[in-house]
Amino acid sequence: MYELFFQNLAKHIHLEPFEKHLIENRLQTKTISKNDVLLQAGAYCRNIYFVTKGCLRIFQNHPDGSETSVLFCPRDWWACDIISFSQGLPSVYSIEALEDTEINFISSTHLEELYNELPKLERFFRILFQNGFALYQARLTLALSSSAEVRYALFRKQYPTLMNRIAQKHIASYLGITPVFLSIIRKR
Amino acid sequence: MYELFFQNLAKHIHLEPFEKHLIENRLQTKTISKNDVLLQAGAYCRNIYFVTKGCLRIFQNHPDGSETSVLFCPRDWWACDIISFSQGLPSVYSIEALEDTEINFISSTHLEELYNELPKLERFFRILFQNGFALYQARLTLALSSSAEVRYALFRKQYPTLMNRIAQKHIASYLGITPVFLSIIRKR
DNA sequence: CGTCTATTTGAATGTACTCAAAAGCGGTGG
DNA sequence: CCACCGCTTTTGAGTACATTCAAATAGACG
Repeated sequence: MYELFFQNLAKHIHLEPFEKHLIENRLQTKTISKNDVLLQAGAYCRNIYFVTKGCLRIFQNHPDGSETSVLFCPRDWWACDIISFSQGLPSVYSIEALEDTEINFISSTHLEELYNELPKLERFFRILFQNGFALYQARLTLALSSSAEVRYALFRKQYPTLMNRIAQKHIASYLGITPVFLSIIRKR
Repeated sequence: MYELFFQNLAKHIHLEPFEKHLIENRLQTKTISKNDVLLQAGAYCRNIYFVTKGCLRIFQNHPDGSETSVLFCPRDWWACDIISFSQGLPSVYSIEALEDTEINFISSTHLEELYNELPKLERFFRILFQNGFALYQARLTLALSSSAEVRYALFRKQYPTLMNRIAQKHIASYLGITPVFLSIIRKR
């Protein structure tokens, strides 16, 4: 039970059996079907999710009806609206399942307890956010400095697996372009 | 000594005098003149910097000679190339002073020691990176979904102080547009 | 098989860029 | 203190990148 989850933690911290137990007691599991909405923008994001199967999409809705896909979260990735989760504010982003998906999750109150009982977890999430920080920084400079064509080529190279699993309209919204223009790029 | 630095830490953690002392022993100070380069892309970023006066700019050079400004770091902000700092790789970003600037800094080896002696610091940086993560996420969705005009208007609103201190060409490179186009936007 | 949604295609438009030249501004030296 | 030099900002014309709108085609699902 929870093997993948603890493998993920093991990337940055070592846990004794009793420590794993402490975490396990706060851990929950959920299955969500394709197209189901896990978090609706405006709601409170009370849990942080870890994907064990399938794929989630974190996205933002814009007033004009368009969307931006912030992140795709396949197996072994984490997902949440971090501002809502950590500051108790309404979420800006929505999260939905692109496939039938299985997740583990911890509530924010349980995580706060765990931070106190197990300071190692601060280390784990410090490194997780540090890496996420660097990832978004790189994506930001890419978005600000490169054409859609370059960004698409890089996406293909970096996430070849996702290419075949994710609808083009979602890839387009991840790249910050329209599905129509993505289709034009692909023809080249 | 180091008041602003410890005020910054106090935003997220409480420190006893002896704990401050442990940190102080690892802390260094430096003054850099306007236009001086603090970190050159390709070098190793061995320190994490905290600005007490002046303003730093973190930026990336592109093959065509253009630049992207990733972040402006005035008083009370942190600066470093986090991948280089945490993983010991050559840095992708450069850091320079936009004004005569004073900084406090800790080396990566000293910070590792401090993480072990003072697990609270893991918490501090966990929250710092968590916030930075959220900040870049928001900037990314803005860059992907909004026109340069909207982004410029928002920059003015969010950082009115920086507006009057930072050259337009740097603001343009922060917004991901050319100085020429920024000038056109401003005329409207 | 039919319906609904996603993708492709084409034409017209808008946003942002390049190149080039002029104007403005700041610092330095005479 | 002024004149000059170098760099930044502005302005204009022409171009490239990406969008909108509309219609046709292709795919997915019941």
